[in-house]
Amino acid sequence: MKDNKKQKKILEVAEEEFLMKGFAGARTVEIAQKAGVSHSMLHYYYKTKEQLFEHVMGEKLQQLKESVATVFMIEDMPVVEKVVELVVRHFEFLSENPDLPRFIINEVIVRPEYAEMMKREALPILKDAVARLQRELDAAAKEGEVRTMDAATLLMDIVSVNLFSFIVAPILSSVKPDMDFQAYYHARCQENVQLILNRINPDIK
Amino acid sequence: MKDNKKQKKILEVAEEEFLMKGFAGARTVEIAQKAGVSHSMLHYYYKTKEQLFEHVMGEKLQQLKESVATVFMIEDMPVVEKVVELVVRHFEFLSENPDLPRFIINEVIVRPEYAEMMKREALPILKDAVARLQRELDAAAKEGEVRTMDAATLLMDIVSVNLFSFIVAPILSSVKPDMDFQAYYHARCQENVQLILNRINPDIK
DNA sequence: AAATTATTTAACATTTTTGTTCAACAAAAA
DNA sequence: TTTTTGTTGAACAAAAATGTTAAATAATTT
Repeated sequence: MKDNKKQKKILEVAEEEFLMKGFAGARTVEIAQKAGVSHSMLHYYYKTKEQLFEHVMGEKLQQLKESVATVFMIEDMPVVEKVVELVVRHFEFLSENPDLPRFIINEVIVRPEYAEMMKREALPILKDAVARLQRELDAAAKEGEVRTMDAATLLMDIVSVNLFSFIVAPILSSVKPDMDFQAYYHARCQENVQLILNRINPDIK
Repeated sequence: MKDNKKQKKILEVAEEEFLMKGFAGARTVEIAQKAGVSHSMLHYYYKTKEQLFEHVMGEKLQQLKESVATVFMIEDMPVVEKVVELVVRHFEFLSENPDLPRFIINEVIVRPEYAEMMKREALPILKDAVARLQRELDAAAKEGEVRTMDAATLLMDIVSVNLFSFIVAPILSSVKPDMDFQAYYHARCQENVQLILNRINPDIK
């Protein structure tokens, strides 16, 4: 039939609901209703809530895995520029998936199966990327282009400042309901780049 | 009677459960059981789950409010040292309340009543503190001690790097189950101080 | 056209969770 | 000592959420 439009719609809405409310907070009837299908249809495609959740989670983990690969796939360029590119790409990824981090932290980490899955699939890619970055940083440090520093720590700093920009967004918007998010995100991304540049080489700019 | 030991215990366990699992995920029977009291006892003291939640939330918001005040109550000292002190105090507060941020972000922000409460009670204190910090930063910038910078942005950076150190902790521990948290936190706090110092004055150290 | 698949409705069954009640008893306060 | 307050257990009621079924119909495939 017409390539399972309804099934996809269910998954799509389930994604939104699970991301916003978590497994415990999401309601299957609400998902069905928002997807514009009957309650029974939901169970027709996905036997249980748990199963529906697994599909959503599968997609999200896949997405996360790919994002790690994509964010790090940067053409050959000087390490300083590369780091800037890294910050910007990561920021952009978060712009497109603003509540993914919260979801991952709330749901994946407490569930051993998924924690295990992440460890198996995303971690090796990440470790590899970190090792390469470390080599480039070391080389650049020898030339005096950057200060000596730990690639893993640098990455944590990048993720940390970028993530936070999105995590506080709901707080800010509840404080200033009329705020301009476009402008906010633009400014934050620049700020974050500055902060990281500062971090790898205090003399830049 | 013996100063409501059981009632306190219920609240204490409820706090843990709500913080870990959120309102939707926590179970009243489990709370009662973990508190070592009967199911009926829980409802004897707190009519409904909602009401129990409100008590927990009340305490947490109070705590958060106080922490803002405490963290900023720093004796007169040069602004650079003051900022370092700020980072360390904030980090320490988080050490003692590692899953408070997640709770606040997950539960408070989506509930308009609490968002409103925070806005009313914590925000003025914060705004005041930011304004004072800004004045000190400006004065120091005139003397060339620090670079010109926005106090609100600086605070966001501080909160961001500190918070992240705690938010990723569960990820790290699921990756490395035998990791030494004491050492990790110690290192992160130092890193964060360095990062912020760098930020306010790239020439320091 | 027949068979299969998608879909709805609406009722119903099941399970989970929350909340109530009541009788009995223990502990503390009056 | 009487009264009040705290506490339990066990059963039960009510509500909320999940999951099932069957009959009917629409759409699609064979």
